[in-house]
Parts: sequence; structure tokens; C-alpha cells
Amino acid sequence: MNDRIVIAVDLDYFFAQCEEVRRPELSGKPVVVCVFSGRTEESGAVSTSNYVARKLGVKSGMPIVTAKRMLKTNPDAVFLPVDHEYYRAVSEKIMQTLRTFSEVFEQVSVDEAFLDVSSITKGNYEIAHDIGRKIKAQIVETEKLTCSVGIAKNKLLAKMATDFRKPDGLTIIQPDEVQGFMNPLPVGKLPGVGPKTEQRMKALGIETIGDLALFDQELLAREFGRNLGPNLATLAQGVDNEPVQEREQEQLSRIITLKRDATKFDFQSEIRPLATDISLKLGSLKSKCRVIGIIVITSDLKTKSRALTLDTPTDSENQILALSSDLFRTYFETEQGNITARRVGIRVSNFASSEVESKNPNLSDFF
DNA sequence: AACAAGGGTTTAG
DNA sequence: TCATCTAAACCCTTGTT
Repeated sequence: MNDRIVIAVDLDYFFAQCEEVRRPELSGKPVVVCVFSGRTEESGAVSTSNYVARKLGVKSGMPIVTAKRMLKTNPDAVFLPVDHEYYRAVSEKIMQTLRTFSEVFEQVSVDEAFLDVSSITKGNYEIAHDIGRKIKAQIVETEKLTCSVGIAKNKLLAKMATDFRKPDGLTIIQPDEVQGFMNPLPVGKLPGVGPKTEQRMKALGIETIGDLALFDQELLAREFGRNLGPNLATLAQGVDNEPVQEREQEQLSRIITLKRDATKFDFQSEIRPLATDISLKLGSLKSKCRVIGIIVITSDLKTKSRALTLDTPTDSENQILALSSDLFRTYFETEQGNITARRVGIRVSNFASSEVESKNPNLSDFF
């Protein structure tokens, strides 16, 4: 009775597919969507690419130059700059469509969503299957986009089901198929287990999700932390009680790549737009932030951060800029020239709604 | 013991 | 040789209540 049915929808190679829709002559050619950093003509990374390019070795996150080298014998290859506004607009239309299939809805990212269809289907997987097919058909009809759908008893398994067959897949994991589906998979297929964790697990003799499910809990807690260790083991057993529901945004950041590495704070004009953007976004969220921080990515690509907590939450561009500038100045002073910054950014968090809420001690505490 | 603050790492798309 | 951008979860340490 408390068994759920969750549908996960994942739009296939989303940015690149959006570009194919906008320019149909691109289909069949390798399409690489790029984030150009502006440092040099070509510098930047691959955001995503279509399957034609993937088959030729192009991967997300790879330097653009590497991808170009890979495709240089292919005269059809197309390299395009990301156009987030366009993808956002396409995404919003699709998300509106998806909402019509279930009020219990969660948009996870620009190209992913969960639907809880437990009550609509009354627990019947055939009905859920039908909803899955209808979702795919409707997105093709309205936006000419394919997606991969996963159906299972919770978000974790639904997500893993979408990953099982893509692009344009539809995978169902029935409750009695969970162990058979999970156990043989390499542990790196479990969401939350990335390359680092996978290596550490390998060192413990954990190769498959099944191995992890059976592994000693004490040892996992010791190795991966009191929370994370046991959580991963629970996930490996296919257990996930996270509800399908929209979540509040908890932080907001903007970061840029500097034209050239900095060893002191001489780039205020470059970060003002970040403060402007953050202030605007806070306004549209009807939020103020109590924590303002800076992010520095050094020339050896390590991430550093500094932050301070305000007594009174703010959404003011000038205050965000002034305080982050202070943090940058202090940062370079205390690092005594040991630091060269390649990328810099501003991050705000600990949102408070426009309600007045002060963390100052009461005046009466002084008397 | 429980919580806040500050900083780092890892993951994901 | 070259390495984007955004958001979240979690870890650890230190300090306060």
C-alpha cells in the first residue's frame, strides 16, 4: 500500500539535441556544444555532444581543443557555443507538459524530472508503462526531442533505469527484479559513487553493487564516513525513501574564467557582473542571503573558498560586490603571492525570505 | 550533545 | 597539452551554547 511508482525522465544529450532541432541539417553530423572561456579563441570545455560525436570519442568536460583534434578529419563536425536561454525555454515547455501527467512532480535539472504516479496508477506497472510511452510520444510531438524514461519503485531505481538504455529508452524495474538488476552492475553505476569512491571501493574488494550491499557496515562507516558509508550501502540494496517533491534552492553562485591569471585583486570590474546577476536572481527568488563567499580556482585547478556571515541578510548588488571584494583582497594578502587565480566567483547561501530575521543578540542582552 | 561557521572534496549534469 | 559552469551532499575542524 505504501509502495510507490516513480517515473524518471531524462532528455537525451539535451543541449546538442536542442541544436539539432533548431537546425535539422545538423542531424547525422557530430555536434559539440562548447563553453568557450574567452581566454583564447579556442579555450574552454565541451558541455555536451550528440551521439555521433560521442562515438568518435568526444566526452563532456573535455578541452575543446582535444575534441577538435579528435574530429579534425571529419569536415561535417560542428562546434557551437552553449545557448542556455534557448535550452531553458525548450526545457520549460517540456516541464509544463510533464506536469500534466502527475501533480507529484520534481524537476531535478534543466533536462531531468521525476513523477510520482503511485496514486494515478494504483500501483499498476502496466499503467505506468503506458504513461511512460505517452510522455515520450508527446515530447517528440511537441518539441521533436527524444528522452529516456525509467520506471521503478523509487527515485534511485527510476534514475538507474533511465541510464540503463539511452538514448530513447524506456526501462522498467519491477519490484521483484531489483536485486537482479542491481547486483551485477559495477559499483560505479550507483548514483553517488563517482571515480574517486569507485577506486576506494575497489581497494576494499568491492566491485559490484551486490558486493557493496553485502559489505560490512562498520567498515564502510569508517572508510566513507558515519553517514555516507551506510547510506551508500542502503542505496546498493535498492532502498531510497526520498519523496518526489520540489526542493528549495539553497545556494547561488556565478564564476568566470579570468582573461589572465591573477596574483592580486585587480579584477573588480570583471566580477561586478557576477554580483549584479546574483542580486537580480536573489530578487526574483524573493530571497536575501546571510552568507556571502568567494570561490577561487587556482592555476593548478584546485578550488578554494572563503565566506562570511552577515548579521542582516542582503540582496544588494553593491553590498555583495563590496564584501566579496574584501574577501578577495584579504585572500590574496594572506596567501602572500602563493596563489594564482585562474577562475573566480561569488557564491551566496543561507537564504532568508523577505521576512525580517536578525541574528543579532537582543539589545536587552547588554543590560 | 547539538548546533553554527568556515573550509575542503566529491558528485552530477 | 589542456582543463566550463552551477548546485548539492557530505566531510572535517573549531568554537559556542
